[in-house]
Amino acid sequence: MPKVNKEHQELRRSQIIGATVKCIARKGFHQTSMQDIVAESRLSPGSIYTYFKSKEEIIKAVADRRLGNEKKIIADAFGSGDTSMALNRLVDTFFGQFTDEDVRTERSIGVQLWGEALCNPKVREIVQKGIEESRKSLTEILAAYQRRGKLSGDLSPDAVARVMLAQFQGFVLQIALDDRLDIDEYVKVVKHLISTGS
Amino acid sequence: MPKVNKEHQELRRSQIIGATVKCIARKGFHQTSMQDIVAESRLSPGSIYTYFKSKEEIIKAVADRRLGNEKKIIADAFGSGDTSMALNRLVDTFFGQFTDEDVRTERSIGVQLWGEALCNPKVREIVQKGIEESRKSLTEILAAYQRRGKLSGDLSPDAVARVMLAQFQGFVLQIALDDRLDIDEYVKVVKHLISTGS
Amino acid sequence: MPKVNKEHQELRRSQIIGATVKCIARKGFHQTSMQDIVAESRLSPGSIYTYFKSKEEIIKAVADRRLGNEKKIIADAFGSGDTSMALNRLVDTFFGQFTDEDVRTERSIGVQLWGEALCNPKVREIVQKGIEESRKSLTEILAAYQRRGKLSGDLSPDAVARVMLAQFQGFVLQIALDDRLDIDEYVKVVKHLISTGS
Amino acid sequence: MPKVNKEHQELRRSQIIGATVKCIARKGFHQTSMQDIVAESRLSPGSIYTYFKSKEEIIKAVADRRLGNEKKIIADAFGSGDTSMALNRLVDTFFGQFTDEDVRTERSIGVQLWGEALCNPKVREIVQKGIEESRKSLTEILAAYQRRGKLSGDLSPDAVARVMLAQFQGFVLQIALDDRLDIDEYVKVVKHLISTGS
DNA sequence: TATGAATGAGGGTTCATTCAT
DNA sequence: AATGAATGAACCCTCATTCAT
Repeated sequence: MPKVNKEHQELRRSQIIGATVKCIARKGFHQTSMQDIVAESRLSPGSIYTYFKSKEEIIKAVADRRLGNEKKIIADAFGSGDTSMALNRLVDTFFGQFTDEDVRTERSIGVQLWGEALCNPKVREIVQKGIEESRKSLTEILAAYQRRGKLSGDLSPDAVARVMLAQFQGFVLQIALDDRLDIDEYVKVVKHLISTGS
Repeated sequence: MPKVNKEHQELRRSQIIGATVKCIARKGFHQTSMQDIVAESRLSPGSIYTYFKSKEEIIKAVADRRLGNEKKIIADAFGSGDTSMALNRLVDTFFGQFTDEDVRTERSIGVQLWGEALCNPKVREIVQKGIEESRKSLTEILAAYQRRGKLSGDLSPDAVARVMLAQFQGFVLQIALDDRLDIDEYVKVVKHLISTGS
Repeated sequence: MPKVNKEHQELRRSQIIGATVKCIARKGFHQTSMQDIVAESRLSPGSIYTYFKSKEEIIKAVADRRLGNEKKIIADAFGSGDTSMALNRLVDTFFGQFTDEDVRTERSIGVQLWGEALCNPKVREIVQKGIEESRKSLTEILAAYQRRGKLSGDLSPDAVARVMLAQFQGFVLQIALDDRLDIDEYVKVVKHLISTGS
Repeated sequence: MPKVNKEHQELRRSQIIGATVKCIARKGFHQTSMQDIVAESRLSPGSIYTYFKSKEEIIKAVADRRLGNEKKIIADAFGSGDTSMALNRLVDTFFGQFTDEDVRTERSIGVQLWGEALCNPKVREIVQKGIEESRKSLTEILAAYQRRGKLSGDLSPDAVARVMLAQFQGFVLQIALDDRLDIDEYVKVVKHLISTGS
C-alpha cells in the first residue's frame, strides 16, 4: 500500500515542518535545535530522522513551503481575469495577506531565509528561484502595460519589475521589524506610483 | 599612556571586526565560530577576549559598524547643498556605492543582520535604529518636496519614505542574491518615480 | 514505564557520582575535570549532562551522598537500644568504619568538602546541615547523660557535643593526612574522656 | 648590595602573599586567579613571576606562613614558665586568638589547606609538618603530666595529644563554618577534660 | 516504524604563564 | 626590575545524529 504510506509520510513531514516553523518564529533559525523541534512536534528524534535526512533537509523543506505559498499568491493574482488590472489585484492580494497573523509569522521567517540564502547554497537556490519567478511574472505584466502605453517606453520592464518587487520585499522587512507600520498608507503610495508609471 | 592604549585598543577592535566581517561574508553569521575569527584575525582566542567580552559583543560591534556607515552615507547626501536635489543626490550616493566590492560584502552582511534582528534584541535595536533614522531623514526631505508641490498632497510623506526605503532595501537583497543585477536600469526607474511623484 | 526510567536514572547518577568520588579522591576537587569523570565513568560528556545539569550539580550530589552516609551512621548508633550506652555505641560505630578503605576515601573527600563549603554556598549548606544534625543528636544524648548525673552539671551539653564532634572531625583530618594513626589508642582516649565526664 | 635586594625581595613576596591570603579568604583557593592576585597586590603579572616561579609557589608560601604562625603560638605557650600549667596556657592562647578577625580569616584558609594537602604533595608536606610539630609538643607535655600522675597511666600520651589536637582542629572547622559558636563554653569543656584526665 | 539514551566533535571562554619592550 | 598584551591548552558544555531495542 504505497499510497497510504505516502500519505502518512506527507502527514509526518508536514507535522515536522509546521513544528519547525513555530520554533523558528519563536527563537530564530539557528537558535532552533533539533530538541526544540522534537519537543514541538511531539515526535522522537529517531522518528524525525526517518522523514528527514538532516536538520538541513528540514530547513530546505521550510524554504520550499515558503516558496510554494509565494507561488500560490502570484497564481491567485494573475491566474484569472484581464491583465489590465493585474497589478492592482496583485498589490491588493499581497498586502492584504498581512492582516493574517500566520502570514506575518511566515513572512518573518522569509526574512531569515534571505540571510540564510547568502551562505547556504541549497536555500539560496530556493530563495532565488522564488524571487526570479515573481520577477518574471511581474515583467510579463509590465511589458503588457508598456505595450498599452501605461508604462513609459524609456523604462526596462525588467528593471521596473525589480523595483516593484523591492517595494514588496522592503515592506516585508519593515513590517517584520515593526508591526505598527500603516499598511493602507503604504499601499496608497504603491498604487499611486503604478498609476503614474507612464 | 592612555592615548597609546586607546589607539592600540581601537586598532585591535577594528582588526577583529574586520576579520569577523570577512568570516560572516564567507560562512554566514552562525556558522562563523570563534576559531574562524581567530584564524582570520591571526590573533589568539585569549587576545580577542581582551578586546571583546563575548562573541555576541563582536557581533554587536559588526552591526554598529554597519549602522555607522549607513549614517555616513545619509549625512553625505543630505549634509550640504539645497534640498531640492537631495533625493537625486541620495540615490546617486546610495546606488553608486555598490560598484565597490567591500560595500557589497558589507551590505550582504546587512541582509543577514535583518534576519538576526528578528531574534536577537541587541541586534534588533541597532538595525531598527538605523532604519528609523534613514526613514526620518527621508520623511523630512519628502515633506519639503510636498510643500514645494513636488509630491502629491494626497500621500503621507512617511509612507512615501517607507516605499523609497523599500526600494533601497529590496535592491540590497536582490544584488546580494544575484550580483548581475543591472544597477543603472534600476536607478533609472527609481529616478523616474521620483520625478513623477506629484 | 516510569519505574524503569527512574531506576535507570538512579543507576546512572550513582555511576557518575561514584566515578566523581574516585576522581576527587585521586586528584582533588578542583583538579577533577569533566574529562576525568568522563574517563572514569566510561560515559560520554553528553550522557553525563543528561543526568546532571552541570559539574556543580555533580559536586552537590557528592556532598549529598556524604551527608546521607553520615545520617545513616548516626541513625544506626542511636536508633535502637537504651540511651545509656549510646555514646559508646556511636564511638564504636564511627571509628569502626575506618578500617574500610572506601569509607576512608569518602571521609577524605569530606575534608575537601569542608574547604569547599567555605566558598561555595550550596556545599556550605549541605555541610553545615550535616554537622548541625550530628551535633543535635549528640546534644540530646548528652542532656540525657547529664540528667542521669553522668555528665557534670557545670557543662553545657551543647558545648560538650561540639567538643566530642571535634574529636571526630579532627580524627577524620588526621587519618586523612596520615593513615598510620593508631585508631584503637585514639578510641581508648575518647572513651576514657566519656567515662570521666562527670 | 645583596642585603637591600633581599629586603626588597622579602617585602614584595610578603606583599604578594598578603594579597593572595585576602583573595583566598574572599573567593576560596581555586577560585582565586592570578589576575585576582595581580589586582589585589597592585603589581603586574610579570612582576609577580619575578618573585614566585608559579601560582603553586605562592600557595606553598601561604601554607608556610600559616605554619610559621602556628609555631609561634606553640612557642609562646610552651616557651617560658613551668610545665605544670602548660596545657591551660596553651588552651588560653589558642582559643584566645579567635577574637581577632584576622586570625579567624587565616584559620579558615587553614581549613582550605587541609583539603588542598590531600591532593597536593607540597602543601601536604607543610600541613603534615605543622600538625606533627604541634602533636610532638603536646605529647611531651602530656608525658610530663603522666609522670606527675596528672594523666592516667593507661593512656598513650601520643593518643591523648591527638585527641587534644582534634579538639583544636574541630573547633577551627566549626567556627569557620559558623562564627556564632560560643568559645567560652567550648573552652570550659576542654579545660574540664584536662583537669579530669587522670 | 518508533524510541530515546548515548555519542563525541566542536562550541565559546578562561587563565596561568611568557616575553618584547 | 617592571610591564601588560599576547598566548593557547584546557576548561565546561551543547546538540545533530545514531542505533540497540
